[in-house]
Amino acid sequence: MTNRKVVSFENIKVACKDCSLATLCLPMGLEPDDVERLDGIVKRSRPFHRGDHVFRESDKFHSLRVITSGSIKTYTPNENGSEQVLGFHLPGEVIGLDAIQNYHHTCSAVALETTAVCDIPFEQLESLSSSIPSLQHQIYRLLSREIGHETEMLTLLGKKSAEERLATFLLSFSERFKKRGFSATDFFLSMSRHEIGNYLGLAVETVSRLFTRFQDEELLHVERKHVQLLDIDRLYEMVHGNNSEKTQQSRI
Amino acid sequence: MTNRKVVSFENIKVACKDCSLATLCLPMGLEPDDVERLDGIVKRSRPFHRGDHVFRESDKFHSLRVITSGSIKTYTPNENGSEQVLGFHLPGEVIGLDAIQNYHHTCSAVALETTAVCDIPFEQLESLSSSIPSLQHQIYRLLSREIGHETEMLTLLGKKSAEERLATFLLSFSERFKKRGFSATDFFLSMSRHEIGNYLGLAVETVSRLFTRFQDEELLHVERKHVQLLDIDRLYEMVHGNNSEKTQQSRI
DNA sequence: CGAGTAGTTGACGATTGTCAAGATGGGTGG
DNA sequence: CCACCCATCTTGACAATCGTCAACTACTCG
Repeated sequence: MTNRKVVSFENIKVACKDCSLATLCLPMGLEPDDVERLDGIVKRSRPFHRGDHVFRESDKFHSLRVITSGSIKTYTPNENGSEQVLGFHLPGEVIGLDAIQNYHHTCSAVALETTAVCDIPFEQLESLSSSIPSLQHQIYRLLSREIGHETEMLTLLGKKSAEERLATFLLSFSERFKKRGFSATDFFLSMSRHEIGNYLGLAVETVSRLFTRFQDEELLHVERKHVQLLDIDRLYEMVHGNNSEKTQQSRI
Repeated sequence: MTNRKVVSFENIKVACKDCSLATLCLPMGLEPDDVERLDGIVKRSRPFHRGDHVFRESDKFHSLRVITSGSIKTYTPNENGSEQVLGFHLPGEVIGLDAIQNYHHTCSAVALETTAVCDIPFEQLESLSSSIPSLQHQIYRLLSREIGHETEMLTLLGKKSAEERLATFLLSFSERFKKRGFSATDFFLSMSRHEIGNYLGLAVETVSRLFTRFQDEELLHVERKHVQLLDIDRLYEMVHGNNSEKTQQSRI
């Protein structure tokens, strides 16, 4: 049922400075001793293959997971048996934060390709953070950052045009790849068109058509999952409405 | 520029058990002594009138705010000068959580009616939580809950039908009012149709038409801001697709 | 009481979803 | 190793929901 061997980020170990754990353990005055204590509770788990679940909705929660290579999709099963994609996560990103609330996962996480994660048992992290104020501070920030992400998504889905959504999506990946030391203009998307559409609130066909149109307009070159951005500036204008009043939004 | 005297929740002091501070200070094994220490840092600020800002985007962050009466809208100014409404907040809810990340507010908060809030200076809260593990735990949970809220909103905006969105919106308020000891079926919405539309990603006219249609279908009675839900069950079915396959969502 | 804002309603159009058919490619089994 | 098969993707035609524009009504507030 799970097909392995689909790779693209496999074997790429995140540089610590790019790992979101960096903001959680290294900088901001965490003493080397404390870093070591943190390292002490982190467990590296076996790699997941494409289609493997890292956790499922309503699983009991015990650990935060940090992606170290590969990519993960989080989603919630809908009433209708369908699903809502919540996010695509790259190396250095932490998943499972929503489960702290009552120790049950509220979404499922599945590997989009061969993926490695680190486990951080939350209870241990919690008690460790009690004795390391700077660690506590970093956890607060990490959670707050995730909340800030909500803002972006609401704005994305509130702003209507399909074109803007896909452009935003592509630029988001461009930026995130860049931050991780990969090319900002040449990358593989590990998720399907279906998943992109679901995430962006669009039909598959719309996503497909947009890719085609973007290519016709020489904004990018696309061949299945392989995307090459040819004109990031224009994509950026598309999103930030530089081009006159094209992006009107109901003002109040 | 600010018009005062629009009331509906004015002078309603939240019962502590309904205040979201409850999960932050009282239960889950927080000692009475510790509660007192927490109370010691909380400040009750002057009431805000309709249109007053509690904070603005890019303001320096110092305190979390807990609404004790009234209601607040959070929003981000868009590039275009327009805005994206992020949420409507009722007594007991905490705002400002997104600002922890880098001590700057990423959204603005404005009072929709006469509103009172408590200030919780975050640095003091943080150091207090270092010495009170159960307080630290509650803060983690509070932040996690907010992240969980993201899930709901993504699902709401991902599910396309305007009707479903408004129904979800109404049920959300129904539930939240109920939790606070008010009627679940008879309440005042303190925000404008514009703001509802912006929040739900719909045009004002669509919101207006839906209210009219819902009334025609005897789902509710509405007169401007005053809403009476007449058939919560049917609204619920509308949202949770009980009625056959009407609510299809792209499955993957 | 008057003016301006908020809300409602109607007509129309466009973006985007739906349905359907065809193309492409990867994985599996013979 | 090749070929078939199935899932994914693409493309087209059409329909419909929802946004836009516009006019009118009704509050609210000064």
